[in-house]
Amino acid sequence: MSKKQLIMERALELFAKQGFEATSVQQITDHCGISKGAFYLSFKSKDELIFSLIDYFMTQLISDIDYKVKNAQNEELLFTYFYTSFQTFFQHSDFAKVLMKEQAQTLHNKELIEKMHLYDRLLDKVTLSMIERLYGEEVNKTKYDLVYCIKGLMGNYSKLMLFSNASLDLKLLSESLVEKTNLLANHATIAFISEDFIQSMEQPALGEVTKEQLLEMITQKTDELEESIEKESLILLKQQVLEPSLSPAIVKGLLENIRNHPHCKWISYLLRSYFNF
Amino acid sequence: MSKKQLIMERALELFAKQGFEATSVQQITDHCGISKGAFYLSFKSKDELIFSLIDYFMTQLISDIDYKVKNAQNEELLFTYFYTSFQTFFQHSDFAKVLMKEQAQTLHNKELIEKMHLYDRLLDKVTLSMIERLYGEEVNKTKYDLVYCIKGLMGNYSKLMLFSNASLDLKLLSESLVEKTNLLANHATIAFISEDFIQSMEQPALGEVTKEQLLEMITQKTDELEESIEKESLILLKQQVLEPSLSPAIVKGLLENIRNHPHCKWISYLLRSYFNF
DNA sequence: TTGACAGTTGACCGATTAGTCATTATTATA
DNA sequence: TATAATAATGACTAATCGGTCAACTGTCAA
Repeated sequence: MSKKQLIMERALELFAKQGFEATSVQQITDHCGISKGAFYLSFKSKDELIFSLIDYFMTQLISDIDYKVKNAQNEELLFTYFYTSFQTFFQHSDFAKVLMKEQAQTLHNKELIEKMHLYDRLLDKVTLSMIERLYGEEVNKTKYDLVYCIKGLMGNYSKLMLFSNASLDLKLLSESLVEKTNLLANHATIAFISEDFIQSMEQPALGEVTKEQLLEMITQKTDELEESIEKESLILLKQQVLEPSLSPAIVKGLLENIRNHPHCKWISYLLRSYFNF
Repeated sequence: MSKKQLIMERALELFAKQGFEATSVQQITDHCGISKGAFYLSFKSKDELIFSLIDYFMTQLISDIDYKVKNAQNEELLFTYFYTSFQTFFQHSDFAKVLMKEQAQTLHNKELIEKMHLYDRLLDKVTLSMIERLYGEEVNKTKYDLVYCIKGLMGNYSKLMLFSNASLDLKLLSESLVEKTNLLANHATIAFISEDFIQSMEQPALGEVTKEQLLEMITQKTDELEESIEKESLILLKQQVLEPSLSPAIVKGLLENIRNHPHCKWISYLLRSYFNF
């Protein structure tokens, strides 16, 4: 394990307990068994550490949920959405706790708050596309409102379960939320959040990347990886972005190859969007 | 305005913008136009200030909602609940922002976290009693779950509106939530939160006070008040607690007298519970 | 005019923080 | 083994924090 990963893992444990601001670099290095100077060899500041943590987990979270949602049958779609979300959340419960604690306006780095908002909106986008697919035109007037209801319900249940040490039946919780979502989608008529409301809030462009940024990211990740199937797949995918020559089946297979590598989830997500899978 | 009130008002503005931990005493005193020493003449620590703020606003918030809910007709009950909650919330939006930011585990004072939990549970209690009154035995299995759904929905909409500067139609929002609550109450069958779950979480006693504590609080408040109808009412109510002699109508009238005084809302709430109004 | 007094001030204190860098330890190379 | 290159250390700095207290100000009765 690289020193960077060690620091990230151990720091996350402290952040989950005490919060980001309340945890000093000294505490982190003590908890890692390294010196303070060594910390600054891996991260150029404490802020860069929390940046890395949020990027690392949020990209995994979003791409995981997006993949599961895109590849689920309609009958199991809602359940899959909730179950995957909660599962991923509790799999990385330390990170989830940090996210809850520092949610919205506790952190004072402007850039970081913007990043969080961006990820937040990306998650909304996944939820919205699921709703549109499930209920179609019928919920055109209420779908944005529905997204916020789902978010509110999930957030509250997550908070409850993360900070109480109760044993958790994720299956029951997911089933319960499936029922509620169906009720609200099929019978609610009064929407508070409209499309106008959404548009009046978001000015900056959504998390889209240009072809050039995508290529650059692939190059960077390729350099980081050891020789492996994942690395070879990435190289082939890069060529495919530069000049398409492979069949869709091959491209899909290559994407599948890198999907479960923790460091490739985000690129996998971006490439799936790029190739329309 | 007393110096204490000045500090509380001005500090709240800063806390809403920056959060409690991120605001220094120096900033507060600068913003008040007083010296650092003067701050410590009114509050013996920075913690005591946030304590006072939370007590001052939470007691008002809870007693307001409780009163409105207890005195509303069944047909308008849900709407009144939501509308009053949101109205009170946005009337004191600076405090609401502080509450959102520091919710749960950001603050590091153990006593303060306990206090917040207590107020949280008191609000749950108000919500639960409303649900029981509205839907009766029919929701016995799902009522605790319903409380958490309502809380999640309200919390999410509140967050959205407090931190976006959008114009707000509280009537529409309340109507929308009335519809949703009715849908969930009348048709949801799968409850995730059960009575057992609740009981397994709360060990300490709920915010009940003994007769002695109640009398002491009344005495203290009486001393603080100027000569007024409110003060006279309080004195009479104290006697009524010591040895009941007045008719229910008179007691209710006396309670009404003090209900809207900012410093008496909490005592009014406690007395209403004590006298079963 | 004096002196007692309540109210107010801001320089100061000890503790803690993120971040630096000269020094030392370890490893790789020749 | 000797030398160069790299990795790791922890004492140090400058800044900020909550909280204290000797000194100062203005008021009013004597």
